[in-house]
Amino acid sequence: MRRVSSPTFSPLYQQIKGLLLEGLRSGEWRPGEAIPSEVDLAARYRVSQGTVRKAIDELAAENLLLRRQGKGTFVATHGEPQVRFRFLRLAPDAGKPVVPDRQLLEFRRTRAPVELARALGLRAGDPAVMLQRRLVFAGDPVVFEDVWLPGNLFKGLTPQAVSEHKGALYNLFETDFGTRMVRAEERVKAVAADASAAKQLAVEIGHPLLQVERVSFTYGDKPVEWRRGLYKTDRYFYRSELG
Amino acid sequence: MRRVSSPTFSPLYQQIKGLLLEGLRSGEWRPGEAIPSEVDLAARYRVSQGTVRKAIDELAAENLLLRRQGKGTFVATHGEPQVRFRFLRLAPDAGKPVVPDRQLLEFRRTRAPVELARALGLRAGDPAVMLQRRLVFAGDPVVFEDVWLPGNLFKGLTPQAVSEHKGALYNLFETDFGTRMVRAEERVKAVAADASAAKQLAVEIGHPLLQVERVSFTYGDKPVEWRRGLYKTDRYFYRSELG
DNA sequence: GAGTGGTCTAGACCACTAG
DNA sequence: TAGTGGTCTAGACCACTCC
Repeated sequence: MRRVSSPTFSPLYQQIKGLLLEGLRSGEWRPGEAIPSEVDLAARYRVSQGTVRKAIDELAAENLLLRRQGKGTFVATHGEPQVRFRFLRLAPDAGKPVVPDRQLLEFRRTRAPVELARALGLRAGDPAVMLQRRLVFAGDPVVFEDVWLPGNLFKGLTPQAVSEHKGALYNLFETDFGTRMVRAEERVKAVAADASAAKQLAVEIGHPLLQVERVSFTYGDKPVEWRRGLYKTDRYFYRSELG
Repeated sequence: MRRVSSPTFSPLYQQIKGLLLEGLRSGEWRPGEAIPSEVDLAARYRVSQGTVRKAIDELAAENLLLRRQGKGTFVATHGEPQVRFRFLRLAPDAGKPVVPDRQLLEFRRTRAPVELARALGLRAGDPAVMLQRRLVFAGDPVVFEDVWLPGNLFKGLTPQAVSEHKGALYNLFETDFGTRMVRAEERVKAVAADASAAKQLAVEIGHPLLQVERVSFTYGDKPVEWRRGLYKTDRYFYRSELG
């Protein structure tokens, strides 16, 4: 590995980072698995261990890799409980967070509406999967949401698989479809419950609800999921950290 | 600087980081100013430049310091525009973000209610400052909020200073009172507008609004501000990034 | 040209894990 | 005991800013 001295200067460790990212994207190392040790990677790419280290440091800071002293460096996964609360930002006003009961209400293979196509970089009319579900926390229905996915990336996805799966959807996506959600952007508004939301969340029509729209991204900032959720925030709140 | 080999092992660079933090907290280096160069700090603390570097790296990652190649390392400040949007998470549905017009509606020196005292680690009845304001974006009233501060930390704060100040409140706090807000936690809910909110935000009573409660922290995770805001999200949304 | 942060290397040693 | 990541050092050189 030799650096190119050039006007568009890119540090060696950034190039190594790119190679590691490519390995993650291509599935060379799968979620939960260990990547090669720092010395191995240094030998493979013909750079010093310190340079590999800096590349891994950045990927670990972005939560793509997980370092464990004495054991190795692992591909991050949605299996670990602490990751879950990075993506489900709902917490109870009082008491400890509970794992919700997930109810699948609808599952449909269809074609992408224009709005979805634009959000995910598809063409309008491309195959899409829509699923609608409800999250019930300790008997209390709190979330009612639609999830949209590109049909081509989730060919074998069935309502049975979703219903029977224990754990987060993202866990299913990464283990069965090789698509790992890395980060997401949400747009939050306050809206009034319409008839169907009111029914599903056991509130009156017009009741204030949190509307959360999410676009999720996989490696390389590629958008691969769109959601719209309605949250009943009477006894729960949406956590946000500013820094 | 010599490391203590001990059961409670703390790396050298963490100790350096602590010393730098103490310098920030004490005001030895003020917001916007440059801290000493890496070689100077290395000499002062009798460690290698690499060790100082790692300490600074972490502080820069936490947005406490700002590195500028060729110039130096600077204490972060709320003066820079990009920082502003880290704390004001409201963005318009369409068009570019605009700087709001800030209207001070009320300013009161009073005593801390129990709820505030608990949030900020005060005693109930301690001096407190309450101010109420409205943010108007391009003629549209969007935010109506109460801000509570510990009275002792903001002794010289006057309604005139707040009204006349151009820029974010946090800018005023750090320049005039030496208190820099470093991070914050927000709890977001959907609520129905009451009479006063409806009047201030030009909506009907019962209109869905975003309720945003914030606790802000200064160096050392010390809570020093509490806010409750009501946001009209008809044409604006609350940004959140999950990673 | 001098001074700053940024990159890269090579090597020594430490802390942690597992067989 | 061997292998992993984590720390620390010393030194060379690069990129950027300012005078």
